[in-house]
Parts: sequence; C-alpha cells; structure tokens
Amino acid sequence: MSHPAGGLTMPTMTTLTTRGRATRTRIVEAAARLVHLNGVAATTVDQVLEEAGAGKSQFYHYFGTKDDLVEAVLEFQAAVSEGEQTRILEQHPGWDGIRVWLDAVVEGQRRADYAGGCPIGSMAAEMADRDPELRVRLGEAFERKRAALEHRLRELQDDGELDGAAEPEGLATFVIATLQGALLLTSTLKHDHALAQAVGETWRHLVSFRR
Amino acid sequence: MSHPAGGLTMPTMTTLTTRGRATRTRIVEAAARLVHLNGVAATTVDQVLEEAGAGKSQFYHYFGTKDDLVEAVLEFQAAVSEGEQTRILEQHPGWDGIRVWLDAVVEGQRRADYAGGCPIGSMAAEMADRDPELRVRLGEAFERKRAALEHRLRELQDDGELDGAAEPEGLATFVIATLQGALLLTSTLKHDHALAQAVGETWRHLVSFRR
DNA sequence: CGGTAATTGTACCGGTTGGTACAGTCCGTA
DNA sequence: TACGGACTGTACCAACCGGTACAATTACCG
Repeated sequence: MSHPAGGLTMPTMTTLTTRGRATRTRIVEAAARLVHLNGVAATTVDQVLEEAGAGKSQFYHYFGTKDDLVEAVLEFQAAVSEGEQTRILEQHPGWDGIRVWLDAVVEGQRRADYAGGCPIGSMAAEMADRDPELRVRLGEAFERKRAALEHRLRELQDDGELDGAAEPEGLATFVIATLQGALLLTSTLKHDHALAQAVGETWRHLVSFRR
Repeated sequence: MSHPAGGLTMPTMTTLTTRGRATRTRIVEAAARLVHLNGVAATTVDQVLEEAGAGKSQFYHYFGTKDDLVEAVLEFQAAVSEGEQTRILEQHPGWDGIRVWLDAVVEGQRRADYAGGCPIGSMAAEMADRDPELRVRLGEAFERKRAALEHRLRELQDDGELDGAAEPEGLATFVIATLQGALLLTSTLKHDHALAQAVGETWRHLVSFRR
C-alpha cells in the first residue's frame, strides 16, 4: 500500500519538504508546457519526466496517476491565467482594464507564435467529454474568469458608465466565448488576423453600451 | 510494396467498386462519430473497425495510415457542416438566413446533449499544432464557412440592409469565433446557457448594423 | 549521532496500439 | 469459365505507455 487512497492530489497529507515541493512544481510546470503544446493524450509521463529532469519514482511519489497530474496542470494554468487577468484589472480601473486585458490576450498569443491556443480552452476541448471530474474543474475555471469580467462590468454599470439595459452576465459569457473561439482560429490559421478581427468586433459591441 | 506511396487518401488511383466505396464510407462515418465524441488520439483504429463492422485488412486497404483516416474524417465533417450551412442560407434569404443558421447551431448542440462541441473545432483544438498538413485543411474548412457568411453579409450590404460602415469580413470572422468558443463552453458546462447568451449577444451586435 | 520518513534511481511488466503478412474469397469481364 | 484485381479474415508483431517493485539515499529532528 504505497499510495494511500482517497487523497485528492496525493501527498498533501504527508509533509512536503522544500526539495519535495520544488520537484513537484518542476514536474507540474514541465507538464503544463507540454500539455499546452501537444495536448493531454499526446503528452507522455516519460516526456514530462525528461523535461523536468526527474525519474519515474518521483512522479508516482507526488502523483497517484497521470490524471492527477493533468488536474494539477489545470489548476496551475487556471491560477496563471486568473492571476494575470486579476492583475491587469486591478492596475487599470474602469473600461481601460477590459481593453488592456483584451490586448494582453492578443499580444500573448502573438508572443507564443500562435501555438496551443488558450491553455485552459485546449484542455477543455480535449478532456471535457472524457473526464467528468476534470470537466467540472474546467467549467469552474471558465466561470471564474467570466465572473471577474462580469464583476468589472457591474462596477461600470453602478458607476453609470455602462448602459443599464446591458446584461453584464451575458456580456461576460459572450466575451469569454469569443476569446476562446478566436484563440482557436488563430492557432489554426497561425496568424493573428482572425484574433484581431474578433477581438475588435467584441470590443465594438461592448463599447456600444458605454455611457 | 503493398501500398503505393504518393497518393493522398490512397486508392483513388485503383478502381473503387460499389461495395468497396460502401465499406470505405462506413469506416469514415464510424470514425467521424467516434472522433467527434472522443477525440482523435483517444479513438483507436480497432474501435473504428468494430463500430464499422470491418476488419483490419479493409482499413489498410482503403487508408495508408490512421492520419489518412483522420483527414478523411475532417473532409467528411466539413462537407456535412458546410452543406447544412449552405442549405439554410439558400432556404432563408436576407437576415433571416443568418438568424436561422445561428438557431440551428444552438439547437443541434442541444440535440447532441452538448457532447463534442463543433466537430471541426474539436479536431482543430487537438490537431492544429500536431499535424501541419491537417492544420492547413482545418484552416480551409473554417475559412469556407466564414466566407459563406461573409458572402451573405455582403449581399445584405449591397441591398442596403447592412450599414455600409460594417466590415463583412471581420464580422464573419467574429461570428465564427464566437460560435466556436460558445460551443466549447457549452460542451464543457453541459448546458446551453452560455451558448444561448453568446449567440444572443452576437446576434445583437450583428443587427446593430441593420439598416 | 542515530533513526525515521521523505526522496530518488533503476529495472521491469502487462496491456494497448498502429501497422504488417499472408492466405483466401468475391466479382466483373472477355 | 478462366483470370486478374478488388476485397476480406485472421493471426501476428514491435513499439510504446502507464504503472509497479524495490533498493538506495538524503535530510530533518530529537
């Protein structure tokens, strides 16, 4: 009984030393890179281990199965993505925060050479119908990003900068959806024409409610 | 040398009998179903063969490799998707065609129990960064659907029903992107709330240019 | 220092998967 | 009715992949 059953990601119950946590993090980050680039199924545990400079035993010491790793990767990517969104929205109040955030998404994709699309979106496309537990987590990740945007829209509405007839919830969903689709198109077409056009129209729609 | 190299999908050079074509079609359709539901990597050749009621030898008689099958599946799904879009746009002239088409997409997803998302979109998400040749085909499939929509928008513009300031190309890209993203969100969240909201806002944006 | 637990290295295994070999059968045609 | 090529059935294989066994080694703590 080397792996006690029942834990979520596994040895959160056993004390994690500094070195241990570092190794675990290295594995998750390496996996995140590979999964983003190649997808879940096409990323093998051995690839991750080589990229992370770790051995098999380390891996199964920190994770119960490959699925657990995938879940950790999702949590990692969600944290990164939400962190960036939150940072930008805090740094830029009002309408400006939304504009800067949209531009950052476009610019980020350009810097990544249009590879992989949205880390969360690509995982969702591949795994939503395959792993029910992960599907829920993916939904929550989307929802948190959507909610952050909705929150900003409500602030704008409260301040009288967004038309009262506008629906922050629906608008936020709409923006997230458009972004996901535009990211997919761009990573398929390998140029940012589609992304720029879609984001442009999205912004146009949003500001049509500006007061 | 059982499989002459150089051909695209393979025995288009060799004469295809009625029975042969039927078998090939059965394989492609079975694969299309499985790939849509489970993705490319998670669909095995053996699964396809069992679903199609065919043997290994049939498969490698009609396809060189699994990749060739995937390409055939894409072509099949693209034909289905474009066929439906064309049919609807022809049956419903003017703005109505766009509205009916959008509704059909939403309704189609509902009937499919929010499984798989867009057949082309899910393949794009999984394969765009993995198979360069397929990536090009996927891009072309997107482009054809986008172009059909752009065409309708230009007609509307020529007829004075769409504002001259509107940009049909960008609007069409925007609609395709939003649809793709909304389909992804919906198949992740397993209810059509997001899809309905996103499509609703998209329609609202479109008709804001109606004259 | 000594022991206990966290951590790591290495070798291995069983199942799955894409692909092949090859013998045989169907079927249009002359 | 003979023949060639399209078509199909069965058995097999090498590679890969997720996961395991187990021994060795570090490092914290009393």
